[in-house]
Amino acid sequence: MTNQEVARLLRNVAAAYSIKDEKKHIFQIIAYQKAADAIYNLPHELKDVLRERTQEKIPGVGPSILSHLEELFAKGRVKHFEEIMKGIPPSVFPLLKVTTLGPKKAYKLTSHLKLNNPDTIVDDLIIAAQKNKIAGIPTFGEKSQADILRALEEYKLGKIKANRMPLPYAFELARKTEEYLRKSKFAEQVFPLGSLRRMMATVGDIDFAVATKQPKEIINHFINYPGTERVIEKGEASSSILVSGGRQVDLMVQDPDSFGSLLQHFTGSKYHNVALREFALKKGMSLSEYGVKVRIGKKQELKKFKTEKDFYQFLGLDWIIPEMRENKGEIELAIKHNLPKIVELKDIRGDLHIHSSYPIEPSHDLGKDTMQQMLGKSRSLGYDYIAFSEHNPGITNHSKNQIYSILAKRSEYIEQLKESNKGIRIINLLEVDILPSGELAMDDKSLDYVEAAIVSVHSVFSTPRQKMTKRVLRGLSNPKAKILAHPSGRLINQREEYELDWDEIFDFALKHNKAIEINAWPTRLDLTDTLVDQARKMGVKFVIDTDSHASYQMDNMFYGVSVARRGWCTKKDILNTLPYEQFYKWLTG
DNA sequence: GCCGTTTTCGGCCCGACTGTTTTCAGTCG
Repeated sequence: MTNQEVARLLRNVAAAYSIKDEKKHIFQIIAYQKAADAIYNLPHELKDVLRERTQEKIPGVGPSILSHLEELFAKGRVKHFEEIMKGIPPSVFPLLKVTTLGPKKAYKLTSHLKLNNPDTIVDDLIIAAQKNKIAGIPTFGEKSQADILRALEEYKLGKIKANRMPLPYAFELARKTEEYLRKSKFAEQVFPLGSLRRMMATVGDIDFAVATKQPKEIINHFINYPGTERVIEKGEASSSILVSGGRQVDLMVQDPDSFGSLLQHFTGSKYHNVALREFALKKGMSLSEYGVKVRIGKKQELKKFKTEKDFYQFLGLDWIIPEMRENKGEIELAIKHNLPKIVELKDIRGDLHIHSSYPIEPSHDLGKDTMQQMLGKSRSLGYDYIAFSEHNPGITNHSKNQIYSILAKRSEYIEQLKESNKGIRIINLLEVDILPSGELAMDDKSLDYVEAAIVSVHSVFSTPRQKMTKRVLRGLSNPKAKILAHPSGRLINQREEYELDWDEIFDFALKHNKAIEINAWPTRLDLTDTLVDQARKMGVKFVIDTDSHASYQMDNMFYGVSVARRGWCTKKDILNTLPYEQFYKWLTG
């Protein structure tokens, strides 16, 4: 069972509790939901954590739930869960994934209509709605019947929250919406918030906050956004629309005097906010998007904040960068004024993973721009150094001597470039395939023509974990191999990551002074933030690269840095923040 | 059911929006 499946099961238990008696079980419900969240976000497979009996406990999972989980993995079922779920049609649970349906509505629908088959429930319910059978159920009416029907149809079309888009795409969508919102003369400030501001690798909804004295005007302007497919909600303080492509955009508006509180609230994350509110509560304060309620004598007074910094400071905390707001210890550090200084885009001094159009006759795709064009771009970015790292020449269509000759010519060409471009240091790298055997696609003589190698997996992805780990480590063990590129192999929404024993990979990297790449390609963004965090804690070093195949793509560095920031990296964790001499010493050492 | 910078007992985040049951339940972020 995967972590996601376990989390789903725990959420179902919580749903069953709330169907049976929400008031009576309210705290169990919260506990099960918290445990589900914790397991969903766990960096390791729960199965492994339980087996290895690591003493590191999972926050939110106490002795009771832990024993249930052990029973789950030992026997495949949990007696206690079965008892809680007894009497609830199994068809309730698939419905929980449909928006606007929660446990109560799902239960009312399935039990009134006597629809018990979990495999067909969505279609069964669509038919029931079409036959006008939902409107007659107590607490449901014509409007809710129509809403449920649409929600079910959208669910079938795959317009579910789980479908998140890669961060750079979300940025583009947000940019358009932001431009539109700024057109209103009543918008004093416009900010994209939520997971976008926290720079998560994938984004679901796009969130916006607007500071205004005229909330009604702004909300009316918002729902008239040209891309609007449907208005989901429209109130006095907030509104949501569905834009073309099935993306949801949420808006919250507020008076400029309280805008700092709204920024904080709407940036999240939910876990950060909940933890922050629990902390404030202990100090007798209550937090919301309007400000901080403080008890003065018998009266409650609302303190307002124009900026986020003021808000955090009032609570006694340092301002926390959005990327860290996930309740992973940042609140405690902010209280102690001990937050780390996180790496920034301006700290980056070079890009090492660049595919030019040099005719290397590669195993995979060639870049579109010449080395000269790429150099021009890196100059405009203010870099001190860049490395060219095209894919190795194809090994099926070239003899060894042909490969030597191609690499020799390329090396000569790069040497000439070095001579004529004194302002920026150029490094001769190569991206070399790690073959299924673990051997590198280039032999040692080929590697003599480059200063170091980036190694990566580009084929046979579905390999068992132990075998894949061995393969990668063998490739990485070549003395010339210094960087493991896009280490998980995932392509967001296209291809799952392959399986690796990360502890072993990180151990090896640490011992042998290899760097793990954080790849800034929009659909890669891997190593992922949680693994970055894990590796960083062990002392592993990273490089952040764009993997550019055209010069404009070198701007993607921003997204790679955001992954490092979410993994709490400081400058010293990222090797390409080093000055050239130090960096080169590591690379060739 | 979980947890501890008041606590191993007694608490547990806060508010918006919608439809329907004209005062609230359900869902969402």
